[in-house]
Amino acid sequence: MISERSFEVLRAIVQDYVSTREPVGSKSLLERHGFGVSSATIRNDMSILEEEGLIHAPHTSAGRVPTDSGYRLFVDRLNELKQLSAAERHAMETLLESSVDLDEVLGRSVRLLSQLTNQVAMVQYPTLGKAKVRSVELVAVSDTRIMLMLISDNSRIQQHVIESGEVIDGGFLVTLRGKLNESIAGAALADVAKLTQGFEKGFPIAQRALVDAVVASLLDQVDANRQDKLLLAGTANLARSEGDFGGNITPLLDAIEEQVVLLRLISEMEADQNGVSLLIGSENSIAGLNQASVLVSGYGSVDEPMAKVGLLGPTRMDYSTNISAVRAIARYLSKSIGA
Amino acid sequence: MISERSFEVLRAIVQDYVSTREPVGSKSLLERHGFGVSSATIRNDMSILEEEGLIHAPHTSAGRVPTDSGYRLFVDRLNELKQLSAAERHAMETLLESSVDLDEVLGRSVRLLSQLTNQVAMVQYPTLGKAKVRSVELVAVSDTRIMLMLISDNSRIQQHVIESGEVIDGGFLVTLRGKLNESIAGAALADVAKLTQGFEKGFPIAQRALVDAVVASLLDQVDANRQDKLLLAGTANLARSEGDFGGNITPLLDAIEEQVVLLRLISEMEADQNGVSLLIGSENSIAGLNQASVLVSGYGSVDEPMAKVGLLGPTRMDYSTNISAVRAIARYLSKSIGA
DNA sequence: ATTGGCACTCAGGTAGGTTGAGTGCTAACA
DNA sequence: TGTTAGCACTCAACCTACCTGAGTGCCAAT
Repeated sequence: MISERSFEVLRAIVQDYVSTREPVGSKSLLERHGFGVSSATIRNDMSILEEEGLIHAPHTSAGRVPTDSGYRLFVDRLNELKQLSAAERHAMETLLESSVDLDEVLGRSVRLLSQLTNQVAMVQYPTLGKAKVRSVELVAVSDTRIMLMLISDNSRIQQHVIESGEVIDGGFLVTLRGKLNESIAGAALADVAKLTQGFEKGFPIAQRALVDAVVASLLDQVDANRQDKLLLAGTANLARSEGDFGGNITPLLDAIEEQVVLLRLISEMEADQNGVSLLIGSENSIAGLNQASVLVSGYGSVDEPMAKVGLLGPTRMDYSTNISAVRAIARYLSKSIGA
Repeated sequence: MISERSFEVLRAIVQDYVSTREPVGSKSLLERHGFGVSSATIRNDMSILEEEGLIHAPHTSAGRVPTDSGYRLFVDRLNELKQLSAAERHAMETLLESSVDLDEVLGRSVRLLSQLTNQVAMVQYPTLGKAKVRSVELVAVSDTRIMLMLISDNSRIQQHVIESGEVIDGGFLVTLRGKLNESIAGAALADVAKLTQGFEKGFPIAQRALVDAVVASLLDQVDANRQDKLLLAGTANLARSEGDFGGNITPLLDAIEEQVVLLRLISEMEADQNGVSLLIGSENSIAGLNQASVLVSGYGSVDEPMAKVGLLGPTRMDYSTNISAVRAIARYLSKSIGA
C-alpha cells in the first residue's frame, strides 16, 4: 500500500489544513514539517495520495485538501489523542461535584462539550433500559392540579402536572399514591403498562376519572423514556465556521432542527475501538450533512450504553482534540448518571 | 414639522426596505406605491426626510435606507398592527391547552415566538414577586439522596436534589417535611429566609447536618427566583439574517451568550402605550447590539408584570408583525402563568 | 408646490493583464 | 529504484481600467 512517508505527508496535510484553512502545497509543507527530503519528493508522494483518493486539489495550481477518505485514514491511524488541559479537567471535575438532577447534568455537559470543542454539541436523553420504578409520588400543586413524579432507580426523575377538572381530596391522593406504589414500585419500567391494567377497577366509580388521568400520565412518562430526546448546545458555533460549509449553513441548521433525523443517525452509529464512532462528510447519508462530521460516544456503562453524546462540525475539524473531549464527557456522564 | 405626505414616503421606504433588503429610490417607490405625484416630488420629500435624519443614503447614487430615528418614527406612528393568521392563532391555542409546568410553557412559548417572527426569541423566567409558598415536599430519591420541591401559589415548581453523605431515615423525612411546612407554608417567598433562621435548633444534633443542607437548598431555590434567568430560542435565525449585520454576527452571538447583559437591558426597558417596549439600533447602549433591535413585552398581569418576553433581531425587521407576535405571546403567557 | 429635464455621481459588473503559489514532468544522480 | 533539480505550465486571486445605469440634486417652467 502507500509508504510510511506518504502517510506522514497525509498527516501533515490534514494538520496544516485544519489549522490554516488553506490548501497546503509541497513547499509550505516542507517549511512547517522538517521532512528530510525535497519538495519534488513530497510532490511525488502527493500524487500517490491523490491517486488513492486521499487528497484532492481544488484546482490545478492550488495546494491539496484532504478528502473524506483522507480524514478517515488519518483518524483510523490516530494513535495518540490530545490530552485535555488542566483547566479543562478542572471544569469537568467542578461539573461532576455539583451533580444534581438529570436535566441539569445533561444541560451542563452539553454546554461544556460545545465550549471545549467549539462545535455543536449534542446529548441524547438516556433510555431507561432495564431501569426500575423506585416510587411514584403525587403532590397537590393547587386545588385542582396534582403533580405526578416518577422516580426510577437510576436517579432519574420525571414529572408532569395533571389538571383535573374538579377539586381533589388530599386524603384520596394519599390512598391513590399508596396503591400505585404497591402495584408498581420495584417493577421494571417496561412492565408498568401491564401492571396498571384495570387498576382503576379498585376504586369507586366517582373517582375513576381522576385515577384514569393519573395512570395515563404515568404511562405517558414511561413512554417518554422510549421516545428519544436530544439536547443541543453551541449552534452558534456553526455560524463561526461558516466558511467550512461553502458559506451556506442553512441546510445544516435545518437538519439540526429536524432532531428526529439526527437522532436516528446517531442511534445507528456503532462504536469503534476507542469507544467513539465517527461519520466523516459523505459517510453519512443525510443530504444536508455531507460537508459535516458527526462524532459520538455511548455513555451509561461500558457494556450497555444508555445513550449517545457527541458533536457535529465541519469535516475540517480537529479530530484528535474533539475525540478526546467527547470521550471525556462520555466518561463523566457515565460516572454521574450510572451512580 | 414634516408634511403628511413626507411621512407616507418614509413609511413606504421602511416597508420596501424591509421587504427587499435594498436601498429604495424615488422611481421604484412610485412603481410600488401609487403616490399621485412625480418622482421629482418624491425626491424633494426624501431630501427633507434626510435633513431630518430619518433616512440616509449609503452613497451618493444609491437609494435611501431608514435610519434608527426613521424606524423609530415609523413605529411610533404605527396605528394598526398586522393580525396573526388563523394558523398562528391555532398554534397558540394548542399551546394554551396543553399547559403543563413552567419550564415547558416557557420553552414552548419561546420556540413558537421565534418561529412566528424568524428572530431570536427570549423569555425571562418570572420573578416570584409577592408569590407565596404553597408547600415544600421532600421525597427520597435513593438511599442517600432526597429531592426538595418548592411549590409556590402561582403553580411554579422548583426542585433540587440533595446529596447527603449518609443514609436517610424515611420517618425523619416525614417529620422534617411537616415541620418545614408548619414554618413556611403560606408565607411570602421573601420571608422564607427570616422564618427558617435557627430552624435546625429544633432538631437533635445528630440530624442537624441534614437539616442544614435542606434549609440551605431551600434558600437557594428562593434565591434562584430573584436572580433572573433567560431562555432563548432561534439563535440560528441570526445566521440567516447575517447580511443585515454587516456579515459579522459574532459580536451578536457574544452578547447573547452574555445573558446577564441582555437581562439587565430588558429589565430596564419601560413599556409604551401598546404594552411593548422597543429599542432600535443604537438606542440601546450595548456595544455589540447597535445594529439590532430589541422588542419586549411584560407578562404576568397587566398592572404588575412579572417578567419580560420578547425578541432580538436586525433593525431591518418587520416591526408590525413582530410587535403583534410579542404581544400575543405575552397575553398567552399571562393567561397561562397567571392562572 | 409641482414637474420635466439635464448634468452628475458612483457601486457594481465586465474585460484584460499580471502575479505567484503550486503543479507535473523529465533528465540526471546516488 | 528512489530522490532531486530544473523548467514549463496552469490558474485563482488580484489589480486596473472601463462602462453602465440607477439614482440624485438642481433649475427653470408650470
